Amino acid sequence: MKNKRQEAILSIIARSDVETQEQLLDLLNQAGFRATQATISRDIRELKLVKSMTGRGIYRYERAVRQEQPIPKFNSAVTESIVRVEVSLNILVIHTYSGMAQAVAACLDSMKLENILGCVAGDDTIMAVARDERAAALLAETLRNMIHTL
Amino acid sequence: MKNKRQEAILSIIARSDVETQEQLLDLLNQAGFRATQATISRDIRELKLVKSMTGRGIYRYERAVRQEQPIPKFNSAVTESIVRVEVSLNILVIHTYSGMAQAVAACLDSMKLENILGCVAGDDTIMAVARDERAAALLAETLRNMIHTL
DNA sequence: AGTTTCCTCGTGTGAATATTCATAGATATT
DNA sequence: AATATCTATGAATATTCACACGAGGAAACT
Repeated sequence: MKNKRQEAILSIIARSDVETQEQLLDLLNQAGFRATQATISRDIRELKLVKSMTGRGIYRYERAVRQEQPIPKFNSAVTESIVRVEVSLNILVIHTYSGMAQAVAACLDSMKLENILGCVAGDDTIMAVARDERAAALLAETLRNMIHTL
Repeated sequence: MKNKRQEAILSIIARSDVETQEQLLDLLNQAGFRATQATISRDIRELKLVKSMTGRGIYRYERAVRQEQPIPKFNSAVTESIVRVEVSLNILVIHTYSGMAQAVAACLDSMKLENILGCVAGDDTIMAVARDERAAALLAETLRNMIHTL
């Protein structure tokens, strides 16, 4: 059901101005779909819809204009030394094999990533400060993917 | 209004079994209070009420019996080296006597505290990243208590 | 081997609840 | 008084919690 429903949502918001999830829910019902607000909240996130202004103070759900972030490419010395990556707010905590933290941090520094303000390293732990929470989450995910592909 | 309302809530849950916030809302209305679910959700947090089981799978709001969190126990080597603990958002900054930071940090690491993502240490300062602000505040308080009791 | 039974997971979901977002009304502060 | 903060709040939305259901195994049995 989920796929059909999400297609229906895309179709609906393409046709009409939807101001609230409640309203979207009504329209879905008319189209024969049964769901709750919680469910379409999740649909909206998965579809990456955004609620934006139109004209005079009126909201409306739309497809996000998706612009890909340029993905930083890491050399293997970095990724092979990383054990685990965690995030809290805008801080990345990167665990490395013992003794590698300094090297990895130096490498990260040298890449001059736009969204990393700086980092400090101990023996097996690096703390990196990202520009904001979004950047932190994004970088963490990228790093984790690098690890998984080893 | 807020105080009266919260008193009313305490009174109501003392008298009757309240299973949901919706139900509490009804009872408040009958008592002449006007509010929404969002508001009593906040009231409940402020009053530190908890939703607990009674008998057969039935929920009920009650005043929390304040039981201390299982406090991680630190060995004295840690606590005796700590001078001061400060928090900013999810970051703990722990000041130690000169030269002790590495040792204390190592010790903290070894405890594998669930809510500490990791930490790095210089000579007399440790920066530890907590999972979130709540965890940071809680740990800071715990550490401070340890210091005070020296 | 083929099947059956029993797990264990993952996924999707609604109900309940918490949180975000925007404002209105107090309360300083200049 | 005008302006800047707080505080409390409702509407909208997101998240938590509990559960149902189906897809893979793995073990037990035939």
